[in-house]
Amino acid sequence: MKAKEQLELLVANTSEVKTRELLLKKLEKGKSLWIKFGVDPTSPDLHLGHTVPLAKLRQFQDLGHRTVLIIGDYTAMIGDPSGRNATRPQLSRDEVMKNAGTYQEQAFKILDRSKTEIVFNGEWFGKMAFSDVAKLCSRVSLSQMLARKDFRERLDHKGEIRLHEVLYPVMQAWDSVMVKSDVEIGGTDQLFNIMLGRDLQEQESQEGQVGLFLPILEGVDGVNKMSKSLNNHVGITEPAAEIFGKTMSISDELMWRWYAVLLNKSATEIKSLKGGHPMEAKKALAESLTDRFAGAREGSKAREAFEKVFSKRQNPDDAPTLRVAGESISILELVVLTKTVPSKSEARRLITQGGVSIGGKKYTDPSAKVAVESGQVLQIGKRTFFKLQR
RNA sequence: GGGCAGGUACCGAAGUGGUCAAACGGGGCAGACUGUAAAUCUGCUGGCUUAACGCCUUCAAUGGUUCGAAUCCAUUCCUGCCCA
Repeated sequence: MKAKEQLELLVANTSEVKTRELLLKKLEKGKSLWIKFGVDPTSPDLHLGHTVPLAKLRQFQDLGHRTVLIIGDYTAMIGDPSGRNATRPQLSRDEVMKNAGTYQEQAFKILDRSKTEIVFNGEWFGKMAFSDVAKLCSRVSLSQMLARKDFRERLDHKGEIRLHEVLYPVMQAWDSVMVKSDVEIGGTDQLFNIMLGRDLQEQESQEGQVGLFLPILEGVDGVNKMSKSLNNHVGITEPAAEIFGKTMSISDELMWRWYAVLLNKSATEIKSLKGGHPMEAKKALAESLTDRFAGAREGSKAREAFEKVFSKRQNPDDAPTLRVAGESISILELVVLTKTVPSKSEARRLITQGGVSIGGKKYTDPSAKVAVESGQVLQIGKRTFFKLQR
């Protein structure tokens, strides 16, 4: 494929490219490029947000380029301050290695294994002496560093910044020098880190890397960046019903955003979708995401199950069975038995507020005894069902 | 190193001797309305129990004063601001 055509494809749906001209120049050489992507093995499970840059990498791979996946085993022990308003916890080596393993496993759902090289940055950082570190640090000025928005905000809002956090961008930048990357991919919050990489590469008389920035995906709350710690994520290893259900619960506004960022829909495509019923559009989105991560055909199955329960208000087919010993039991005990609530008080609250029903009949007195019959369905809240069995 | 201001529940933030499991806001959960959307309205939001304004744990930590402490005292740890 011609360089120009490649460029158009690669630049599509990015937030920013620094710079297009440089990327074109590199593509025109006709060689396969090294695309760097840094991974922080801090949290073991990947979610939809992670898939955005990974999908872009895959696109590069499909065009014949190769990926260097840098597992930041060393940097993870520091914690990337990007986009954070508080200091991240530092991880132990064991946790990092374990996370790195699951990360790879999951990332290859998207990436082409044969075109991916994996490198740990401890390989070079582990060998650096303190004097090397000091020397490296001398190349970056503090004012440059503090000009970043996230640090600036933390300083202004009486947050603290610890010295090791300032080191993080420098390390990420040095990774670029070590792997001689042509392009680095990251979220828009990586602007500083990636551009610093280019600076350092040039100082080392390498050709600087292109920075390719992808939009940050908002989580199901529609406000914050998707992240596990905010509990607004959809994990790519979650069951089909979860992926589908969580997607259905997002706001319409966010749905269009997901269409653009996750499915790469163009503005015109989205515009035409907006002509239809939003719920149909949302089901289609949920279905394709479910297919993509839970496996083909899972989407339509999840859709059917969803429609059955929520549109037709019928009981789900696959509700887990709850075995109950004895003839009668109080509603409270029954709810506690399901282990879906953190405490008895919570269970009591749910019941009192009308969140619990058996066979469609609401029970609001926690101590009411019920005679359990096999086959009855216990519903807790909107989406938790159990099939009772004696 | 010196001065000052602080550390309260998931988060922000009141509370300065009893009526404090702790106002208020956000978040979360549940209900109504819906399209498991948004908006709106209502309720709940430490735990346990015979459910009772009963018991237990909680207001940075430890010890103390008191009939009684988130509130007073002492020591320790942590943070921010200013000065050096």
